[in-house]
Amino acid sequence: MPELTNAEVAAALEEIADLLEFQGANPFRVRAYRNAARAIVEWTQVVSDLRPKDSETLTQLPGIGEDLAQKILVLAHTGTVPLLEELRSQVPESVLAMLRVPGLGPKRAATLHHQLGVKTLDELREACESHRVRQLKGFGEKIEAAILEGIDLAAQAGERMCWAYADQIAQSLLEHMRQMPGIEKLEFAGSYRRGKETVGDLDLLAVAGDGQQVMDHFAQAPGLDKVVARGDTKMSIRLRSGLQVDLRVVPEESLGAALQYFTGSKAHNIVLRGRAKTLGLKVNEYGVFRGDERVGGRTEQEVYEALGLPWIAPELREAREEFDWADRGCLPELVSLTDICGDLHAHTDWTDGTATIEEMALAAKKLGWSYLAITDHSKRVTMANGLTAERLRAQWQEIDRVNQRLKGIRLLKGVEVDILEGGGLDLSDEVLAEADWVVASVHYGQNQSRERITRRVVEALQNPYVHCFSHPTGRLIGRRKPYEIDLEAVMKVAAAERKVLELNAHPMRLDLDDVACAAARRLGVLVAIGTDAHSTDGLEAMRYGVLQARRGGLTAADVLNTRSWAQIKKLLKRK
DNA sequence: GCCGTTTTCGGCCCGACTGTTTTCAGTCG
Repeated sequence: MPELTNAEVAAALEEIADLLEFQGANPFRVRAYRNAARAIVEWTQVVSDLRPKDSETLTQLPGIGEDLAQKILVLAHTGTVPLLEELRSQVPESVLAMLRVPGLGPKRAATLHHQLGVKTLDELREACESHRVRQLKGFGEKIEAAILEGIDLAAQAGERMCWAYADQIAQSLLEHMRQMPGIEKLEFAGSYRRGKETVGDLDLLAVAGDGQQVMDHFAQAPGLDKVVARGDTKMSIRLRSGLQVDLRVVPEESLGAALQYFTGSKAHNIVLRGRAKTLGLKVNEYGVFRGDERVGGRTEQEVYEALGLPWIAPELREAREEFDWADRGCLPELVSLTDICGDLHAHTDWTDGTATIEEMALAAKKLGWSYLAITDHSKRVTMANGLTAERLRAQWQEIDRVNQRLKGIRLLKGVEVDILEGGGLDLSDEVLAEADWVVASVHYGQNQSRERITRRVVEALQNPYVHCFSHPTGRLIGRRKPYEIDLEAVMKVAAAERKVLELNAHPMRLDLDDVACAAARRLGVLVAIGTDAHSTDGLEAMRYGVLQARRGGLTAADVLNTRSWAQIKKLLKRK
């Protein structure tokens, strides 16, 4: 059995949690496994690099004690752990699929399994259709029908959409709701507000005199599939896109508390509520209370203030470092879109882009930027019509000509040079030396071992003419997994060589991700937010990159392209 | 299973909605 990656260890811990939950184990024990899974997947070091007895390193992580540390080490080195094998022998794997059916939790799934012998979704469907489910105690016709409907949704359940797409839907919903008079305030909460790279559902809060009227209007939302639930203050709809949207009508004096509560994250709220408890306070979605006395909740600031905390930006609310920062009074002032001075990664119609050099420049200028690096592909990327040294030099001459015509924006002569499968770059140092800005990328050999890919990238960063390592994990959200790479090792080299790592702003990429951005900041590596635009519209992606950077706790100083090109040049020379 | 300015045991965030119930369990976020 090969050693497991952190992601695989985390998946095993999640599986243990699922199986324990199905068995009706202590919910806090289940949570401990889920917390551990999260801690491991977010950890920048590699578990399998630890020696089999080195549990002390792991117990430093919050939520991991001696027992879990041991299990994690055994998992990482042997691929499994006795508890997991035991649970698997007791619960057929296919049974876990039932937990993905909306409306089916561990209790009902266990009842179906034990009393009707249901083991798969197909058997579950048959049990519903033959009306055997409704005869069970605690079940009825409606639950049976809901399960039947939920089986089809189970496949897509858990699928999250990328933030940019959710944003389009959110904005169209806002527009619809704003058409209704009488809504005093309207705010999105949830992972969408936190700017998480993928969004599972949308949470909308409204303050209005007549809640029922708001709900009636919500039921007319564009793209509506069905109303899932509707009560006095809460309503859920499902859109044809598969996205669920929850609406809550809240009293004005509770808006801050509701916004805080429904923005989450769940983990952040658990910490917050735990802190409230030690202060003799209670926090719920209606406010902060001492006994029956309400001590805050109109605004989010009031909620945090009542707990002795400064307001924490939604992007940071993941129960990672934000409470520690808040306690020490050093919450970062997060980078914003207006801090960005230019883009250091863009393509043109010389390779696989659609716009001309000049069109890209004018679009960048329109966004208020003072520079744009043209970084077309090099020859190895044949599918994109990558540039040979000769064509690249011809492009740079063209850039010189366009620059003479342009006012208020400067084009940089750049290239996205390919890091070859066997190591090395596919353009000579002689050519790279003539460029203003060189980003290096891995496009081929993404299935190589972690050691090989890491070595290729480290070598590329050690090349004196390479400035930046682009889309550092190669992932495409929801489509392609990141390649195996030791980012911590890469960052250490980048720090030593004074090189830059990119946060690719394309909504499907967004790597470095939030956790990696935080690691870069900790290790003193500057991050360049690059759009990787292949069209003039593509430049607009900068805002997605900025959002991810904010989630990583980056300030303007941590982001390279919040500086003028003159400042960047000085910075690069100081190597 | 974790954790400690309630510290080695006894807690662990909190409420809305639904359906199947006659007072509550299960699910969800």
